[in-house]
Amino acid sequence: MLKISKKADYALMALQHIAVVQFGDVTPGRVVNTKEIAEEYNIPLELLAKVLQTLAKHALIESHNGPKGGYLLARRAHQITIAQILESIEGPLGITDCSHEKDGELCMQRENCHIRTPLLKVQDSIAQLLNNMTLQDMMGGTPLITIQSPAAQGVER
Amino acid sequence: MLKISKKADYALMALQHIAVVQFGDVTPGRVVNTKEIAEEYNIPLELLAKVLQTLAKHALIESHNGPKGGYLLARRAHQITIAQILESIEGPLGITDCSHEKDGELCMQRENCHIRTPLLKVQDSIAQLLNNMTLQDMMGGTPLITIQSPAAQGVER
DNA sequence: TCTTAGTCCGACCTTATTGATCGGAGACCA
DNA sequence: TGGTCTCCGATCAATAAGGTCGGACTAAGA
Repeated sequence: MLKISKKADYALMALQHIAVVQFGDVTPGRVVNTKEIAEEYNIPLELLAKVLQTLAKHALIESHNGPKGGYLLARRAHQITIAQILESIEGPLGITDCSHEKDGELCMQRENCHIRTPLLKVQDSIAQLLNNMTLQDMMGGTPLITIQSPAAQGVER
Repeated sequence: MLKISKKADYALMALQHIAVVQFGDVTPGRVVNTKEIAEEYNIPLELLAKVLQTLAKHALIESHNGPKGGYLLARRAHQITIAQILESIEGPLGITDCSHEKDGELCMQRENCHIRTPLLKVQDSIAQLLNNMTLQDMMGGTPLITIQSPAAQGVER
């Protein structure tokens, strides 16, 4: 349960790779193309292309066309959160269907639903978790963060 | 992203309802059947039946057949965690495909994968979150728990 | 004891989401 | 200016979720 899609998985791998290449010590500033990543991690080329294209559209990376082209991180690694990456690929975080319900479309269960509030607390905790973790952390950074469990914030009676 | 299935949603509603009926002040000990829950929360009857049946198989509730039959919580509310409920319906918690990989079947990306370890830390945090929250909390309990962010535990370099 | 109504149980079908693929448009370098 | 390399958008197949149907069991009531 709560599994993230393969596309999101690929996105994380790709960004981690780009970050290391671009900000690492070996070849700083180098542009990296789709093919290189696909071969390195055994990812279907065309699918990865689509993932990177989505990330570019969400302004997490910059695309450079033509020969010697490829992708570059749009920001520094510590400014890109895991939450941003996942949301680019899979849409906004939502444990339940009614997480971002507009005023018009409310679910049939809403009226008597007693689990919405506690679940939203859980969701907030996970969001906090993903927002406090960045690409930098995946490169070896060691930030120190502490978050609160939703139960500690008080649950609706 | 990270959305739980509707079946899992229904399971939470149903168990919350059963818990309130069974351990509440109004009709303590009463058996509750599928139809009652389905009507109360506008859930498709047959689908809910299947969900309850799964929960019974995992020994979270007891089924009583025949007229005046229905379901009863197998344990007290504070002994049933949200994690147990979700796992009964959706299978074990796993952010990625390689979360519970057997020794035989490892993914193609495993060799060069640098995101597995950090992701497993995130997964552990979520697991901790869900394991520390019980049905009791959904009835109005207010336990105080604190958990640690995965980043704080140190991420692989 | 037999009947009958109410309940749970298991297999099946339909729909939606994800995973993967193909051909085309644009940009850079020689 | 031609050719090649790259990104881009639309399309198709596989998988899982959502929902439905009829059968088996139990226990109360005559």
